[in-house]
Amino acid sequence: MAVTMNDVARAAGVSLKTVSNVLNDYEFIRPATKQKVLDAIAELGYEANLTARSLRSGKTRMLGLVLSDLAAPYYAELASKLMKAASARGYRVLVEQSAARKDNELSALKGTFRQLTDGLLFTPLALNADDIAANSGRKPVVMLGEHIDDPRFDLVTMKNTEAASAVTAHLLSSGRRRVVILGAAHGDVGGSNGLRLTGYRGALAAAEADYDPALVVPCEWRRDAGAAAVGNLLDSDVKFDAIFGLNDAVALGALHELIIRGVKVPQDVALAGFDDIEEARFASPSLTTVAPGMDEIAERSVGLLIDRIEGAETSESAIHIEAGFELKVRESAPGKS
Amino acid sequence: MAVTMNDVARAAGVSLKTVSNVLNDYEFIRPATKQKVLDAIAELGYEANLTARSLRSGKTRMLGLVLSDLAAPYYAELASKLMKAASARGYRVLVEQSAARKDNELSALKGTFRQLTDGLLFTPLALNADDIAANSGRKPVVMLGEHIDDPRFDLVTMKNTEAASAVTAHLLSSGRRRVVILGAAHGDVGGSNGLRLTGYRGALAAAEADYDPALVVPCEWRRDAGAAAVGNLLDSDVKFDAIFGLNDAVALGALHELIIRGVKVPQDVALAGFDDIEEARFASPSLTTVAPGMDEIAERSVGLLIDRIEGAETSESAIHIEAGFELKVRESAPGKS
DNA sequence: CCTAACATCTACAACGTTATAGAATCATCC
DNA sequence: GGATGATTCTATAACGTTGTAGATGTTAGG
Repeated sequence: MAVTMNDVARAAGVSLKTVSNVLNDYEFIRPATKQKVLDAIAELGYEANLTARSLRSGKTRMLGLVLSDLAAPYYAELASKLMKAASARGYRVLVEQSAARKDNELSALKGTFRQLTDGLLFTPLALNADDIAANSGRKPVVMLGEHIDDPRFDLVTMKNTEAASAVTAHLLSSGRRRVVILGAAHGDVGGSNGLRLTGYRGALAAAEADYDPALVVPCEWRRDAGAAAVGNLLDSDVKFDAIFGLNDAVALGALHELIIRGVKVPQDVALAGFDDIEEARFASPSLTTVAPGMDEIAERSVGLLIDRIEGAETSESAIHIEAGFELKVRESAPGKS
Repeated sequence: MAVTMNDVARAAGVSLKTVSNVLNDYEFIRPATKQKVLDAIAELGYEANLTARSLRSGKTRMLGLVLSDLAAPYYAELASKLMKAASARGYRVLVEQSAARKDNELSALKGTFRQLTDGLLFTPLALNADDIAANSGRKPVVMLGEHIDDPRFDLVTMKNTEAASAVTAHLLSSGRRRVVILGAAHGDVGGSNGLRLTGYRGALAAAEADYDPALVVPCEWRRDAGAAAVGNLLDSDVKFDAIFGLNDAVALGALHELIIRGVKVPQDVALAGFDDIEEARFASPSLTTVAPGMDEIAERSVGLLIDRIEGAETSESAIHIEAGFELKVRESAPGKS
């Protein structure tokens, strides 16, 4: 049905392998021969069969992207950028949603999903480092985000602690003293929540403000969870004059609940988020947050993974990349006026 | 390296083809034989090589999804649901971003992307019906969204005209008379903008309100474009007391600009959107909008496409499915009080 | 001119699966 | 008990590409 290499070879009067050689830029081909083949390809409208190529070569030129939920704004924006970065290097991205469930993450790591891809961009939420080490096979895996910080794995992340510290310091600098941190639990150590909590505590200490565990409010990183958590907080007798949401979704959920309850932002409570999703810029009031250098993260994680796949990156030990960040001061938590 | 069918066959003491038959649920296999094979598979940890299977069978069990930008909230939510629906039927989804560019849409339609997928869920923005008909090949394509409404293609969409009419009627019913429609151009006919414009005009007529072309404001369906368009409108001498954004992003961009300019929503200007993305529920004020039955769209488009792929749907003529909708009345345009 | 070295091309096998066609086994019927 | 047909299994080819190894042509050096 479709035109194959064989058809091209016949049309060009050369062998099958010569066509293959032309397509793979083999060095020793006479210009005249090459032209004959290219002409035949153009004339017949030949396109290489990627499946056959994959079977023979063992490469799919696809990257796997495992994340919890593509509908979460941060992941949607990240996925879009990753796809563009991959596309620029001749790769596609196949996305798998894990719903942050251990079984799904495990099957993405070792199941048939793996076959379809040459390497993985992995955002583990349920698996721990040992699980991953035991199940990640021989193809390269680059960790994305911050939940796993282990010397065994390549990792592309951002300066979580420093950024969280900067946000907290910003809130404190405007005179706030009781800053709720929304989305972490007291005692968190690893993962982005732990790192960000550390940054928060560091900034408190630097400003000689007390750390009050009652202000550490755990919740899932979603709008609805943020709203519910703030609702509970308002119903309690905990006093606070600022909220630091550990991502923008949680902060925007909090914002919604504050406004519904008649709490003025930023007058009564200042609010900051984390991620700088586009929505943050258009919220009312617009959301003070941290831009995590998503372009850099996308660019470098794809670059590192492809280098590993193609053997360009031969460093034996894992590579850890930390993208820069930028504090975006907006209406929800302005600087001191 | 990896375990192959041959290894399984040897271990089970049967032929290669018998293993294949077991895996493909071939009817005539003795239970004892089947068990031997299954045992061998379990023991060796065999997993079928999907690439080889694809090459031989010509099926990839992947659906292609072509949309302009995965970072757009509506598409992100839709993609997430489509992936879940496909997964439930044993398919994966491979996403391609077109940036609404003709060349990208064309290459998604006829290029190598097509090889990797058994069928396409296609949201054409730049191509017209004839382009698509001429380039869509033999594998099934289901149109998604509303930009192409042509009897040649399968289509899953929603009741654009009726929904737009309902939104407009709702705005009018609260006493508004000068309703800006944001995101369509005067004279649009086809596509979702044209259909929604028709609904808008129908509702105006039903309420005996005048149609004023000055209130038809074209803009791209993005937050920033919506904000800019409303900014221009406020700077002009056009008077209005309501805005109907043709999608939520545009409406939320408009909302941001209105608030910045000190225009009270809904007191001065009522505002409604279209799509009911999650962000709409958490905006301040929360956004009145139309929920397009996204679950139904996802479910039915994937269902239809897979039925076409597997030959279950043999209808010669194209199938058009219209999902229902629901008006979500929220703070930005409450009912009459 | 012969030979070595290099450039250019080709035949054939291989990747791991499914499809085809037919062989072997078993039950059923008269 | 032999024929018939149904069931169960297998050998072999095929999908379209790349890898291996070697064949053929061409140039340069002596």
